[in-house]
Amino acid sequence: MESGFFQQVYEIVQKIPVGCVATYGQIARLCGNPRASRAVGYALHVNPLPGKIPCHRVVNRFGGLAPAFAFGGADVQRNLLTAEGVSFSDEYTVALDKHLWDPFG
DNA sequence: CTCTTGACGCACA
DNA sequence: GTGTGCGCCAAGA
Repeated sequence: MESGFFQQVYEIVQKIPVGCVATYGQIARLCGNPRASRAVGYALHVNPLPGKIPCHRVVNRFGGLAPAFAFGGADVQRNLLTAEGVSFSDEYTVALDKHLWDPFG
């Protein structure tokens, strides 16, 4: 564990199960900094491990996809989530009510 | 070295 | 109910 805030974010994001999505605030909270949602977004922005960090499962508190998805674009992100069985409330808004990740189990 | 920005979220006026 | 600012962490100019 590299005792780094970013590293914490990466590990948590990797724990998001398939067919589920998590919000930046949720991850920031799990990291120990409920207000570090910005840092969470930046951590995924740099996305050093696109093969291990499913950034496409991370959305803002509204469920809206990121405007600058690291893998390719919000359009790709929406495609990946749909392929995993995730439903969308809008063109670029995930149905959090149905797929919001539950860190408590 | 210092200031600002950046895939966000919430509190306060 | 709406509008604005602040807080967190890190990197870029």
